Amino acid sequence: MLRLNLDPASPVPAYQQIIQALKIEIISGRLKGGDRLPPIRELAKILKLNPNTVAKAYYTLEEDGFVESRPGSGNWVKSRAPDLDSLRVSMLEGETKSYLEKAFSLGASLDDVRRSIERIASHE
Amino acid sequence: MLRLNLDPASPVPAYQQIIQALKIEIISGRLKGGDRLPPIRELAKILKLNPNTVAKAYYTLEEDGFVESRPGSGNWVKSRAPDLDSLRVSMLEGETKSYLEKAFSLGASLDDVRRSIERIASHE
Amino acid sequence: MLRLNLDPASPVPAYQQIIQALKIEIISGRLKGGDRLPPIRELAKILKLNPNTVAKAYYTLEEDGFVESRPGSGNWVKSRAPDLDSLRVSMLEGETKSYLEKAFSLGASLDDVRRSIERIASHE
Amino acid sequence: MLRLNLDPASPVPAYQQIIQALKIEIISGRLKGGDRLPPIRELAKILKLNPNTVAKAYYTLEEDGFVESRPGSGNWVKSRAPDLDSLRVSMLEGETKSYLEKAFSLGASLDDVRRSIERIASHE
DNA sequence: GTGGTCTAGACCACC
DNA sequence: GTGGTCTAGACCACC
Repeated sequence: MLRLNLDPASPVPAYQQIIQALKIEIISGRLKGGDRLPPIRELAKILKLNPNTVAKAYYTLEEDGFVESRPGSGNWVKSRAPDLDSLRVSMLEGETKSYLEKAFSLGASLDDVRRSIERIASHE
Repeated sequence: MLRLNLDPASPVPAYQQIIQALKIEIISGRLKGGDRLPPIRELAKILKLNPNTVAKAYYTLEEDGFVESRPGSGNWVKSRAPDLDSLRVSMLEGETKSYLEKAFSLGASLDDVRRSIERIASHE
Repeated sequence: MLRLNLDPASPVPAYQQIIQALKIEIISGRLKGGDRLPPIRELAKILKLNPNTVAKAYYTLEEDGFVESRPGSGNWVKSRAPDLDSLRVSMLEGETKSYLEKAFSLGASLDDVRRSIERIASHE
Repeated sequence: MLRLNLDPASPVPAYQQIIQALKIEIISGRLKGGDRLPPIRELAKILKLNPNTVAKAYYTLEEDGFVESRPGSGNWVKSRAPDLDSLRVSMLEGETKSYLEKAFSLGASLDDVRRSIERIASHE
C-alpha cells in the first residue's frame, strides 16, 4: 500500500511533494514497472487535494519518464524507467552532500556528524 | 564578510531563505552578539531583491529574538540571543533525522549512509 | 483492404478520425457505392477501440449521407452519395488554403512552397 | 501587435493552439529574443480564456526553451532560443508532407496540387 | 470509472 | 501588477 506523507506547512508545493515521494517509491523499488498508480480522483481524496493538483504531479512524472498515462485506464509505472540504480546512487549522494553542507555550516565537525548519525539511527 | 547564497529557483521564499541563512550564521558563531547586519537596502541590492523582502526577513528575526532593530541605526545581532548551544544541537539533530529518513526511503542501509558520508566528506 | 491509420496521440477524437478517413476513402473512390464497411466489432478489434466508438463514427457517416445502415446486415457505402466530384475539389481547396496559411505564417515565400512541394513529392 | 486566432470549435485544446501560434510567431521572427509576451491575465482576457489555460501554454513554451518566465515581471522570448532556421525548414517540410499525403489520399495528382497552390496563392 | 481540458476565482511571493 | 499554486467543480472521450 502506497504511503505518501505530505507536509501542508512546507513551502514546497503539494504537487512537487507528490512527485518527489513517488520518484522515491519507484527508485527504491517499492513501486515496480507495470504497477498501477492510484486513480487521480482517489489519491486526491486521500491527500485532501484537488484532482488537478494530483493530475499535475502525474503529468510531470510522465514527462520525466517514470509513469505512463493511459487515458480511460489509469497511470502506470513504466517498465523501461530511467536507469534506476544510478539514479538511486546519485540521489543518495545529493542528499548526503546537502546534509553535510548544512551540518558544517552549523559549526558541527565530521565527528559531530558521525555521532549524530549513530545516535539517531540507534533510536529508530 | 557575510555570504548568503539564495536559490531563486527554490520554492522556499527568498525571505525565508534569508532567515534560515542568518540563523545559521548566528548559531555557528560566525555572527556574534553586537555584530551589525548589512543595511536592508544594501543587502537587497546584493541579493537583487526588493528591500521589502529583506525587511520582512529582518523583522521575523527580531520577533524570534535573534536580532534587535534600532530605528535609525540598523539591525544588530542580539547579545542575549536564545541559548545557542542547545539550538545548535537540536538543529543538527533535526537535519540528521530528515537526512536519514530520506536515505532509508531511497533503500539505503545504515552502512550505505556511513560510506556516503565518508566519501563526500573526504572530497571537500 | 481498408487501411485506417489512427493517431492515438492526436487530440482529434478517434471517432472523428474514423469519419475523416472513411470520407476520404469514399471521395477518392477507393470505397464505392454498394461496398460494405467492416462490421463494427471487427473494426473495433483492429483499431483497439471500444465498439461504441466505431458505432458513433458509422452513425455520423449515415447522418452525413455517405453510408446506409441496414440493421442485421451491416453498413454500406451509399450509391446516391453526395456529389463526390465537387466534394473532392472543395476538400482539396480547403487543404491547400490551410497549408498555404501555415506556410506563409512560418515566413515561407510562394517559391519556398513550390520548392518544398517538388522536393517532398520527388521523394515519395 | 500579436495576433492569435484560436478556433474554439477545433478539437485541439486551446492551450496547444496558443503554443503552436506563439512558436510560429517566434520561428518566423515576428517575436524576437527579449520581446515580452502579454501578461497571462491580459492574454486570457483577449482570448476569453481562463488565466490557467494561458499559463499552461506559457509554461510549456518555457519547458520547450522558447520563453523565459520571470515571476513578478512577466514572460519573455528567450534570446538563445532553439536553432530557429532549422526549425523553420523542418516545420515547413512537415506541413508540406502532411498536406501532400492528404491531397494524394483525396485522389489528387501532383498536377492537381500544383494548380490548386497557384490558384489559391493568386487569390490572396 | 478514468484521464484531459477548462472555468472561475482565491491566496501567495515578489515587483 | 505579475506569475505560481491551488480549490471546487464542470464536460468530454473512451472504457
